[in-house]
Amino acid sequence: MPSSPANSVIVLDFETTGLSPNMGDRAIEIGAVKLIDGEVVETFQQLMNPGCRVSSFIESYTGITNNMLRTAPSCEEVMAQFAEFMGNAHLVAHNASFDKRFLDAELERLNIRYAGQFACSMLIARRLIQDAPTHKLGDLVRYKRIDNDGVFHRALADAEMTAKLWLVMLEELEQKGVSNPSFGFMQTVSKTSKGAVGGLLARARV
DNA sequence: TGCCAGGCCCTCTTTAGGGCCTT
Repeated sequence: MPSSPANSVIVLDFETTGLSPNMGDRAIEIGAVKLIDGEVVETFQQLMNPGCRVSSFIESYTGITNNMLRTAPSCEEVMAQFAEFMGNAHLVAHNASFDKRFLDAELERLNIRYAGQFACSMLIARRLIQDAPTHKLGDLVRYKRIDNDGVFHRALADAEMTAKLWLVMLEELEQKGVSNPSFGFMQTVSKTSKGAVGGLLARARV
């Protein structure tokens, strides 16, 4: 797996057949944007065939139909391509624990490991944007008046909105005096993230 | 048969419970 520059961040989003890979759910689409120094330099989007039919709820929720997936490449093929795209960059997602579970599950099938750390835009937003009505991605985008094309629940569109939200929050933190916040947020999504993020925001005096 | 996730975080907490957020 290729290495990535230290200032490289990949914001990603999965559409899936359900909520839990442990319950047999699979990814059906991945979208990602690569940020270098806060600029989008590359994007990745691909439908993938999970090898099973998706429910009518998922078809309605995402707009991704069984017919669309019928001719899509397999999850294994797409995830191998994405691993090359991802390299060892740090990763960001909205409610990252969800996307990390699917990323880990799909890469494990390929015996691929990655070295980047995972950060969660939702956890940061809950602390930094406390007056937002909710911390759903769409609501935060509207609340912060971030440009969007009105497409939700598709992987690349959601990844692009998450990236914009991420940059807005970094800018707010810089204005609050955090000298180099982008890598301060690169904490893994794990039981240790509570203290790490809390400590960062304590320094940011939010 | 019926049900099915998991982690964070707040509070009426910590020997727990429930809302939020993701698909």
